[in-house]
Amino acid sequence: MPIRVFNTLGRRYEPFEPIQPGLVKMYVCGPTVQDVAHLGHARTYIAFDAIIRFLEYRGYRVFYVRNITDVGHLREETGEDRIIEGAGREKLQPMELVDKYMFAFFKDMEALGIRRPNIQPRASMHILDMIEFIKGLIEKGHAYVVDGNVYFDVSTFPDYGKLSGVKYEELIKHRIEPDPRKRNPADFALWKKAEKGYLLKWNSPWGEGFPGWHIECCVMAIKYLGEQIDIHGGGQDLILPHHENEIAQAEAYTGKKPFARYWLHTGYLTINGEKMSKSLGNFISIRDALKKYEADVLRLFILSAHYRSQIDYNEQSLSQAEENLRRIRDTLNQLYELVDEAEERGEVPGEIGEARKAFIRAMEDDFNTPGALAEIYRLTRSANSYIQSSSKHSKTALKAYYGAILELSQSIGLLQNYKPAKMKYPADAAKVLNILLEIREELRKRRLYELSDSIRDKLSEIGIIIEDTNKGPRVKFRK
RNA sequence: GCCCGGGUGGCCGAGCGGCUAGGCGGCGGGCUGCAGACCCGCUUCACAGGGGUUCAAAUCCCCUCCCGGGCUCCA
Repeated sequence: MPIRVFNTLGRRYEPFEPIQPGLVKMYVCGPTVQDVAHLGHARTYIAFDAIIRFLEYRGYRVFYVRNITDVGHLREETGEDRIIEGAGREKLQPMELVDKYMFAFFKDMEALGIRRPNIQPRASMHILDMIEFIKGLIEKGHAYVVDGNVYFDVSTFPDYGKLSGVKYEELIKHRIEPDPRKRNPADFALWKKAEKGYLLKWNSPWGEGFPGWHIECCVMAIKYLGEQIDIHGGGQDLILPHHENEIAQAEAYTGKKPFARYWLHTGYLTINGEKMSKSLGNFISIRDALKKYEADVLRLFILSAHYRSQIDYNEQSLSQAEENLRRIRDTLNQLYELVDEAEERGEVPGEIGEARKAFIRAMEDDFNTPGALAEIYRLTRSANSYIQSSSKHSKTALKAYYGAILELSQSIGLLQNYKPAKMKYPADAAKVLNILLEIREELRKRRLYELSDSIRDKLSEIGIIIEDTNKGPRVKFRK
């Protein structure tokens, strides 16, 4: 079965066929490193991480580029560069600020277990490429120079609006008074003139200035991936104008359509039903979220909804993810423990193959992670059932369950660092614990439950959970 | 105003013409001295409302209501 994806360009499902068989060229818009990364970034990058990992699991080689925006991204209300704004706020040089938050971003991505892109190009290191690109657009008649500024002439690109579905007549209506030097209100800046004393500026054929935000992704994508790429992704909020403008620039420049075959966009993340924003005071950074929930919990929460739908970050949903993760891990731990005492027999339960197939089918259908997770839960229940039903387990079956649950989880980036839970105390402590457990069993036989329960409670306080089963006590370790 | 998405059982969340999604929570049962874990069953065949198409609609069409988002700040 081929993979099918929902392409924002055309708003329909399409079979996924990369330009070069077996190789996926993928670009995802990275952050503007003006401040710490937030849960919205986590949502988008985790969703794409799962997509990339699954593509790799299916045998594709994925060449992945995600940029760092460190120049040119203006805030429309004030017209101020976001980096300069942040630098002012923190009393740093602009490039000091960029360093600080770029490395913080890398750290957050690593903490979330997100695969590193093959290249993470910075906009400020590609100014010359952008200047060349803009020169090309002017030569081809798609851009014009006014007073040290260069604008893209939207009227020369009839496809403008094809991604967002916004009609041309709508685009030229305006809430904010357009720059009167533009020929058309929908025209956007490729290069902007810098005022005196402005720190982030470069020399160009049009005078000192800096690039517009939209040109960077386009230039860097083409530089590292080629004139036509397979997947271009980002948050839904980037569809207009950012991605619309990228298409216009790239296709006008190269003359090749489409710039990207598949445009994938992630849905928003809200906090307790509200949009996350600084002004609402409900802004949650990745690092703060990680203090409360481990990376796998956040990932499981995010993958519990489809990447295109909106998800809400709230306590209930997160504790649900915690509970589900706990259950998967407990099952894996138990499977692992039982292998030693199991018999050398050869049968693999049929459900395992079925679940794997269903998992892959779900993921192949526009990366339906909730459907895929349902198969992991199914396997978990089936494994527990097997553990419970049979007194003599087969090594092959236990290993097959263990391997399949881990394999499928890891194919979407879950449980990357999973290790069977072990006691974190020295070997002697294990012996002491066993003596304690023997005594407790003796107490239970003599019906001295008050004492035996007290042992259980106290062990529980230090992270050693005793569960009495018909096969004797079972020990679990918690952090 | 215009343009995109949505509204599914107590909650989260798939499905998008016929075939049990799944999970959380709750209840009952099994196992248990108890607790927990786990398994089984139940949680009235739930699909915003109203029309229509169809042998058949949560799924397609029309209208209405409600929610989220975008319309040059945003992942």
